[in-house]
Amino acid sequence: MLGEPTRDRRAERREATRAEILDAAWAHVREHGLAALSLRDLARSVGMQPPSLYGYFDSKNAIYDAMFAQGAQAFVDGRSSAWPEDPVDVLKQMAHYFVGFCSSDVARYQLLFQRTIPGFEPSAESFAISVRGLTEIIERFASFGITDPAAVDLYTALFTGIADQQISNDPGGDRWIRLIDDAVEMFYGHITTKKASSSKKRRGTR
Amino acid sequence: MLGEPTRDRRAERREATRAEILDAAWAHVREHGLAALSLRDLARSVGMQPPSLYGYFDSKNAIYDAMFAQGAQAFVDGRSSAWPEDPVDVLKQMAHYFVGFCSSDVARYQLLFQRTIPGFEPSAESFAISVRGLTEIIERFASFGITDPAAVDLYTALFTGIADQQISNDPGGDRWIRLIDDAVEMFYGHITTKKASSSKKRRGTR
DNA sequence: GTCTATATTTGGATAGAC
DNA sequence: GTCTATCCAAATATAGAC
Repeated sequence: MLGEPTRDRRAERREATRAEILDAAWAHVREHGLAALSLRDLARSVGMQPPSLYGYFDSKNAIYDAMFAQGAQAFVDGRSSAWPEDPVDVLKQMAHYFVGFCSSDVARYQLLFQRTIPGFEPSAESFAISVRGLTEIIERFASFGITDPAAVDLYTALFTGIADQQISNDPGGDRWIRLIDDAVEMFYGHITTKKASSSKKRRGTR
Repeated sequence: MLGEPTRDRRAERREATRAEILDAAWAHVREHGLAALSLRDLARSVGMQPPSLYGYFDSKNAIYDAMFAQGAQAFVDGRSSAWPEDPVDVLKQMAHYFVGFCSSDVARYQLLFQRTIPGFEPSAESFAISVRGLTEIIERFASFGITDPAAVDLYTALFTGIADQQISNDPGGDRWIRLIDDAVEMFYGHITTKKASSSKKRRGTR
């Protein structure tokens, strides 16, 4: 008998080409905007004719979807697993990571967090990856006693806003990035004193 | 002599048709997304052939630009001129107006506050209208003694974020809208105590 | 697996008749 | 002022040869 080969060289090659196409796609959207991706330019930049791309992706939206999955995966992979002791420092670390991730790649931010491409929405598989990011935030909050969903919503809004303003009004700068630590202190001070005052109120009305 | 007519009926008619076209454009982008506007569909929806639109607008981007100006004007016009006495109430009123304005019309929000259409940016004239919105915020802040630019930046980030999250993750609902009052109190409490503590610190080191 | 050739659609924009 | 006719370019996608 011939025996099964231990590696599938053909599949490996195919995966490598897929990755190459996606890399070129990222470069293109970073330069020309997320919505400006075209299969022509993409094919040309990897030395193919447009129809050849269909050997690797079923459609243009399938490319967007693969990019979405890559972006979401990058977000999950880049997160630190070492957390400081002080909750405020944890929140600062999380916020810096999130804002840095968003503002360092605007096209990726638009693809992941905004719905700007008409007709595209991520597949269930790709979306599932991105959900992990949020559940991790919730778990981290719970780990130091913050279980109020409204607090998480306020936190995500605050740093989504900082990322958004940074991208929209000071791209490449740090006008909003340097507000992060202050914003975390504002947030943490608020939710802790609110919790304290509401429990005080509960005791008082008893 | 014949005498000059007091009204230019032709110009009025022309303005009316322009307005009609823009109304149809708004309806179209609200339904199909901002980026999905096409001159063909637009012309058809006002009972014209596509080339006829060029009698009213020089290009597709000129239509986007007129929409931008309308949106910015709507923002300025809709603002209250009656302000409460309590600064916190002022901030709440401003925040509710802003978030309501954004979340009530996603396409308009994208056009005004995000840069999502490749190749489009508002003309200087249109942009000037939108700048008034921000200068008004700054003036209002100054009117109750907040002159720190960082405070204004934090405020805009906070409520941009709330609007963004509301639009992205709970369209039509109020999951983030109902956090507005709490967010204002958090913000105001922070900037006032920070100011107090820093002046205390200044006195201490003297 | 990649190509050529092509279908099909759609888009923005112009020329010129009426 | 609106139309018909048309141009030109770009885009996604398919068929079939090699």
